[in-house]
Amino acid sequence: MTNISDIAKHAGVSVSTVSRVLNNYKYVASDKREAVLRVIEELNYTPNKHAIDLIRGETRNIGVILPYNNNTAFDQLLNGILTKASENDYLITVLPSQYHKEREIAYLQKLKSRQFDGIIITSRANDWETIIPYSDFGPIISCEYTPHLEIGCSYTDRYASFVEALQLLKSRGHRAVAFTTARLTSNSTQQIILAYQEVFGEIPSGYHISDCQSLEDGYAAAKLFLQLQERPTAIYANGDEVGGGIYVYAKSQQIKVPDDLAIIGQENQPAGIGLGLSTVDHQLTKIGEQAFNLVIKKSKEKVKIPYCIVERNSV
Amino acid sequence: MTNISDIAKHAGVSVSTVSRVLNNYKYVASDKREAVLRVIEELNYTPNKHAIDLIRGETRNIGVILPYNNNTAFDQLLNGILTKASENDYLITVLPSQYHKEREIAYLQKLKSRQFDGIIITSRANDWETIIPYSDFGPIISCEYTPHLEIGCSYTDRYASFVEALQLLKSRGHRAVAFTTARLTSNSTQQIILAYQEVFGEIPSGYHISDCQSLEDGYAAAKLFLQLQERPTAIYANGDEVGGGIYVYAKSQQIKVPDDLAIIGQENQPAGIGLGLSTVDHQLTKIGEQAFNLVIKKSKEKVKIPYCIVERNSV
DNA sequence: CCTTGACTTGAAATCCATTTCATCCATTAG
DNA sequence: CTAATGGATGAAATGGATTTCAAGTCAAGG
Repeated sequence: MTNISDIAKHAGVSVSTVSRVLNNYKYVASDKREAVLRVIEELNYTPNKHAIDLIRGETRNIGVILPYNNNTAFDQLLNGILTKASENDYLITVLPSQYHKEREIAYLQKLKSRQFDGIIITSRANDWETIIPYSDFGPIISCEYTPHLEIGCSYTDRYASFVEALQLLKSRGHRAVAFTTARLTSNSTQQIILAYQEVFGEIPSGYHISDCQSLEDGYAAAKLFLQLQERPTAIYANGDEVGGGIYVYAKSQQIKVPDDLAIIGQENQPAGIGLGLSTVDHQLTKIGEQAFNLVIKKSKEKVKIPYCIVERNSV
Repeated sequence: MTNISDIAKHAGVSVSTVSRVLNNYKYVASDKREAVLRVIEELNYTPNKHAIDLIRGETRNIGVILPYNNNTAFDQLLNGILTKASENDYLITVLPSQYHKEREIAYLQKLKSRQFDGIIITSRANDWETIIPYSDFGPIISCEYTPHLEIGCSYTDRYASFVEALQLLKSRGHRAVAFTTARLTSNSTQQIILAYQEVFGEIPSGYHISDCQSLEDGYAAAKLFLQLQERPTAIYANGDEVGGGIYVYAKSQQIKVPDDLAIIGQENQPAGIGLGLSTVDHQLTKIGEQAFNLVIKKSKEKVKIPYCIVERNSV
């Protein structure tokens, strides 16, 4: 590969001058500038990014840790991040963790090795205590609320959204409300459990099914819910694909939505739109956009994004 | 930041020895190895990735050019790529182009600047003649068939799939078949036009609507199709979200699917599953996986992935 | 005519790790 | 006892840029 000193030789100048041309310095005689430009053209030269990164100590590349690469909710976050990254001339590297602690750490290590200028954590397996030390090596931004932590975040008030959605169901007369969640240990799951207890008191046995992600999971969950002695009259799903699965199962059993069964989904995803599923939109795209803004500002701010409830025909 | 020579000094050895320890060379006295390891631990040292990349000339990072970062089809491709990348200890950087020619070129330029070890093009705006010269600087793999080109690809036979799907509609008695596509200039659009002509002859005016991506686009397209004098009895949609939109519009007009209107979608996406939409699955995930395999093999092979038609209740 | 400041330019230091080469020591085989 | 071999180690070159520093030219101002 041709490098900067090849250019210098061919153009009859020093590497410093070539570098000046490359970086648009003023104070380069125009004849030399043109000579350099001509040689660059002739030899089809492009500066080596590694060398530049090494000396500059930055990459304009942000890593995004996300548990699954085929989950609509995380795609929404990612989309927001990508949009802002494009606007700001940054690149985004996706770091799928599958919630493996070691993998997550391996990715954070890459911040330390200067491979990324910053990292956005959309969801995590490790404790914050484990993660925080890595923020010495670059900004780490969370998409989950991080009170009392030296970590910036872009989040929505899930607890409040859950309370509001559950209140909505309650106000429509529902007393037997079941719900699905993703991982038991996730922040979001913790929040909805608290919100549920706040609104309806104890969770009846069988009214909470965790580890739901796909339409199929929703279908299976609905089957279980509707076999219960005390059949729920409403279900809060942790995503519109899961909600869609519940909807499809209900239809297959001639159960009328919303009359016999109300369903409310989450995140306003394509899978729900066609079905007319009501949904709690946590504005994941906006959360992603803000997360990106924070990471390049190396900010430790905590930015709250408003959620909104989209009513369609399933409640 | 502490670097390799700091480690060397503190451990009382040369940088070569530290490097040997770092890279697990044999032939390092065990006392020195331990001393080095101890100092690394103490000073919390991590090698600088830029320096390593510079000297090694590779990054284990693959760039993936995709037009939209919020399009389910491209997400499916990306998922396949990410899965294989994780398995092989590679990182994936997503490069959204919005089909801007200059952006696409800017990304290819990054291959030349050694920022990526290879690039996967899921879809493109530029001509191949413009793209091919960049393959001098690293492997470029296409997710579209590239006959006669020095570019490896992982693809499915879209022409055949379109013919088969249209034949299926024909065999069910449909003679008035409309269809939606994405960009007019895309390879896929070219193929379906040819396939349509093969199966049904000339395309009746108004029977082809392009630039469809979302459920909303499908909804709007359906409205137009169903206002035509010669109303189509079947619609082939270029994706299940578009198909879902068509479905929803049909329902809203009390048009029965599939009796009054058959709908067939594409790519077997979540949006279609709940609706029971029949679909042509081009196995985008598998195409992505193969594309990754090819890129790290620096292969120019052309790998064909079989498609399959998934019949549900909309045809 | 001298000083000052605006331009121009190149040598060399710097960023940080890998790798080649040369050297040295200690065995072991012949 | 010598030659060959296997281990162990460091100096220096290498990868490819940026940037500081010093020095030189030239024209304008006093």
